[in-house]
Amino acid sequence: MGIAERKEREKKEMRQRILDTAMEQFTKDGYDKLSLRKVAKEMEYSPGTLYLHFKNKDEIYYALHDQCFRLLQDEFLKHMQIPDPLDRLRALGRTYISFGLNNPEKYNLMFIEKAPMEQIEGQETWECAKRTFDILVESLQACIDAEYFPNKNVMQVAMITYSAVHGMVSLELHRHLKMFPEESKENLINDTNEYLIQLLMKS
Amino acid sequence: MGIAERKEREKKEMRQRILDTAMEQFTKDGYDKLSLRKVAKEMEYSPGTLYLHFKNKDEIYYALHDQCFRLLQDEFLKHMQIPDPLDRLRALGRTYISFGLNNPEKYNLMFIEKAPMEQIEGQETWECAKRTFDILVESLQACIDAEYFPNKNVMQVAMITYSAVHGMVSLELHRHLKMFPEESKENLINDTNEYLIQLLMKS
DNA sequence: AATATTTTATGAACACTGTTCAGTAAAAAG
DNA sequence: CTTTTTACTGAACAGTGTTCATAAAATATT
Repeated sequence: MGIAERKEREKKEMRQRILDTAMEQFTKDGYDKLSLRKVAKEMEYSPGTLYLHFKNKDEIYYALHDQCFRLLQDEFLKHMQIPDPLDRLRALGRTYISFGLNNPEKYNLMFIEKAPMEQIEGQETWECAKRTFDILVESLQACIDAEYFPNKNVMQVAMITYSAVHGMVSLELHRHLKMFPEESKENLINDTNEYLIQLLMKS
Repeated sequence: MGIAERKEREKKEMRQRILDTAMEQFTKDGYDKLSLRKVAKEMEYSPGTLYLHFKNKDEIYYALHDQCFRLLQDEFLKHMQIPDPLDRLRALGRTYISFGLNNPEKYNLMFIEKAPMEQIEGQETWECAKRTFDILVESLQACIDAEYFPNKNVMQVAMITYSAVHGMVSLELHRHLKMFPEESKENLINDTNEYLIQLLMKS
């Protein structure tokens, strides 16, 4: 049955076109400025049409959220072949920091706004975030195995590194690092991350 | 001129009543659910009246933001008499973490949403946040002076502690710590904070 | 005390928003 | 060429923040 296939394909394409249009608007104007009516107008569709493909706005947010995680993950995977686990960890850190500072709205949607999360509260369908986190854990475990880090509790190390880097990025994105005079906040954050790695190596 | 005084007092009271009503709604229903029309209706005023006291919604957000910082600051000051600087630092950490987890909407407004910050971008009137930060820096400096911490760069130590604790709290508030199985996330966060302090003491 | 002036509050109007749903046009099936 | 299924529309609803001419209340002046 070729028609059903084509229809399904067209439906997927439509879904993706909606997401692309939404992502563009959202990346430009910000999280709360995203308007479904504007998305529909931009696509030359009626507002109601979007609801044939998504239950509501939050479901669109969740789909965007998912796509953003894939972007970050792809950047992560580029560095997975670095042999030395410590260098790999450093590359992951730099990538994460640079991604966050250069894609403020995407980062906001992924790690800060809670709308997409609450939508999914029931199901455990936040796999995307977990996969990204797992990449960090694997690299940290490799550092432990290579005896860079004396602390063998990988989750404890993961908690502190993940929180510190996310904390720095999100503070900067919301202009809460003004007490630090440095002109390049990206350098400040990278340096602090390196400092944390040094701490983890020494004890 | 007693009348002018009274009028000014009444205006301040009105302003405060608006903020109190807004704070109540906002704490209950969340950041983006705060509706000026509902605030006005609750106070039995017309919507337009609010605009005689505030330029717009963001100015109300900023005023609330300011009041929230005062609350946190008051809690901080309770611990300033603890003689040992390390114990003082620990108390500050516990207070911050507990405040964040128990006042999610307030914390959100203070450290996460950016609307109130952008409103004030021009002026340097984000004093409230800076004062709170300064309390942390002072305690950290005291720890350095008491030779608890070998690292003499207080801003570096401040950056890492502030970011880590903020990172943990904000991740938990937005349900992004699900990969950690612990049932009490508050304990997890406090333990990780203590772990960070241990790291800072050893090198 | 009566009038003029200033301050304060109103509520309709505007331009938006997400969401729903009866009705219609297009496509596929019979 | 009909019938049925699918895709889409656009008006309607209930909200939102914000503005502004108008009205009421409070104060100042005569």
